[in-house]
Amino acid sequence: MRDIGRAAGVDAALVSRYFGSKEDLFAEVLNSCGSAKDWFEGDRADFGRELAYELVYDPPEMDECKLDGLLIMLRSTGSPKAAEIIRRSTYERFYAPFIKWLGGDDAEVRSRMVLGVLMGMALSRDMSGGYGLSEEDTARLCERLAVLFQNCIDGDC
Amino acid sequence: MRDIGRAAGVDAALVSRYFGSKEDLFAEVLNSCGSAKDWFEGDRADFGRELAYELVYDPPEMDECKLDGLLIMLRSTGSPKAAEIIRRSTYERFYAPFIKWLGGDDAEVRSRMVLGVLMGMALSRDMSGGYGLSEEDTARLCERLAVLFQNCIDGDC
DNA sequence: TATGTTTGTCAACAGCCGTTGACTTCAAAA
DNA sequence: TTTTGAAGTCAACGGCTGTTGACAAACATA
Repeated sequence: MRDIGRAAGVDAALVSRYFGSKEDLFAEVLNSCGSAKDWFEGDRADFGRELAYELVYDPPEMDECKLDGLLIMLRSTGSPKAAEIIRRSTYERFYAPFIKWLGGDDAEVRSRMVLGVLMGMALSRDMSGGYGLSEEDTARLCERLAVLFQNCIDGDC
Repeated sequence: MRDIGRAAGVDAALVSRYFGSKEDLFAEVLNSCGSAKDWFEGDRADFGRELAYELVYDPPEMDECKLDGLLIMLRSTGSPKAAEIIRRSTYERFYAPFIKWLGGDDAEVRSRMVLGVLMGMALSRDMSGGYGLSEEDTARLCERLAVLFQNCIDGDC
């Protein structure tokens, strides 16, 4: 809380006053982060390529917090108190709309796979600060992820 | 520390005495967890299927802590202090042996993808306590993950 | 001008944290 | 039997945590 206050140029007490408890703030941050909606706007045939591009090339600081919401959640699954908030938020803001968008009787499996891969790669990138690959390898990674994501949503992994 | 002591039926002070600082203990736990070695023993053609099977069907409590080591690390990447320990440990015990086993000039890309997917799916499973899928969907998930992993290491994602 | 509300600071609280040093118990070696 | 060293407990420390209540300044409204 004191760190958050300092980052906002404000006393920590004010943060408590505005957001109630620390957990309330946590939930509010989660809900204010971008959701999966943006991914469903373009053409379905371009889904894999667009997602891969965003994952590989979008620098984290330019990222409009779409993936950040996921990362915050991922890293907090160790705390039992936060786990329930996270489970609900993840489902409502990522799985549910994704399943609906995908359609079909195996939509749950496919959404599970796409989001699993997405989380893993985002975390992997975040852990080592970028991918630490050569320019050539980075391009290859993006290309293959595009195919992988597209295969996932098309159901022929 | 007090929780750890209680779980061991021992005073917290003894934990400090034995392992030094809390971070020393953290590092020691990391190193005592299973590494990626076990995955490289079987036939390479079965790699995808075996990994998928372990990921989907091995109940967490029976898991010989192979994936647990990864999960511990994943969840702790938020702490800057732990981040460096984690980066080193992940690389030495997962990426490096994997890259060596894979071989080829794009081994880094392929290892990155396999481990990324692995982490994501393990975390996804862990977050919601199992996958919450029907028996039929679970089988489908396992099947597709097998193909996905195999494609990843074969380089034709 | 008087009044009430928002915006904010400050000090203090109770409680938890990792770690330490003094102390006890106990078994093995001399 | 004495001695030594390990195994373990206990209380306490300084520091950090989230939260609260009292208070001050600025500002809008009557």
